Amino acid sequence: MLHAQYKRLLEKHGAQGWWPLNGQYNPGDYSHPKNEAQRFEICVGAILTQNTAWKNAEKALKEMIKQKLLSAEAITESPLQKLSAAIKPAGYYNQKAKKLKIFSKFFAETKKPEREQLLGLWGIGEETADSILLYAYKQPEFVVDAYTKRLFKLNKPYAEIKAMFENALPKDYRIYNEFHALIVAEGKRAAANSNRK
DNA sequence: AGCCAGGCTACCG
DNA sequence: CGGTAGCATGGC
Repeated sequence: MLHAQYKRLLEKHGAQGWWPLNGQYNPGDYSHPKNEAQRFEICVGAILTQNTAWKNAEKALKEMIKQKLLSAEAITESPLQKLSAAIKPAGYYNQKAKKLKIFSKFFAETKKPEREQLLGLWGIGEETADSILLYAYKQPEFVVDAYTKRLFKLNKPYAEIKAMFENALPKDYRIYNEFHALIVAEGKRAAANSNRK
């Protein structure tokens, strides 16, 4: 049963304190984002970390802060060149700069996005949409990623896996938040173990 | 010194 | 439709 797995992982790793804001984790505190700036930072992080180690996404975020690019307005006004250069450490920087531009415009004109709206944006797929809804908007949307499929040996379409978790768990964004973060923690540990052998 | 990260799009058959 | 090449850097 998945809820038992959740408890097991929580005991094993402890609360993860997602989503990290400005490099800071807040275990057990599900009150973030506290303002629009934090909300936007989470969305940007979700895009920057696509198929990319969080460490690299974080470097890009830091550079954006340094260059005062971490706001929807700044991104919209920035030349594409400047933006892509700033996020270079996150990889796929040409694509991601474009994605950030498209998303920033959307963010500025949308109070609370629907999932379908997010999916309609170029550069936002299912996982990124759910990450944004869950971590930036506290909506109970379970996030499925590569670790989730690997850990539970699920070779099925995204929607099926998502439904499976959502049906097995209380519809509480805090649990979805923690569970996904724990799955990533466990997945990372598993990868580290198989490397040193 | 490769392999692979908290994916997505475009294109192929 | 399902499958896959391309996108790119940095950590280990």
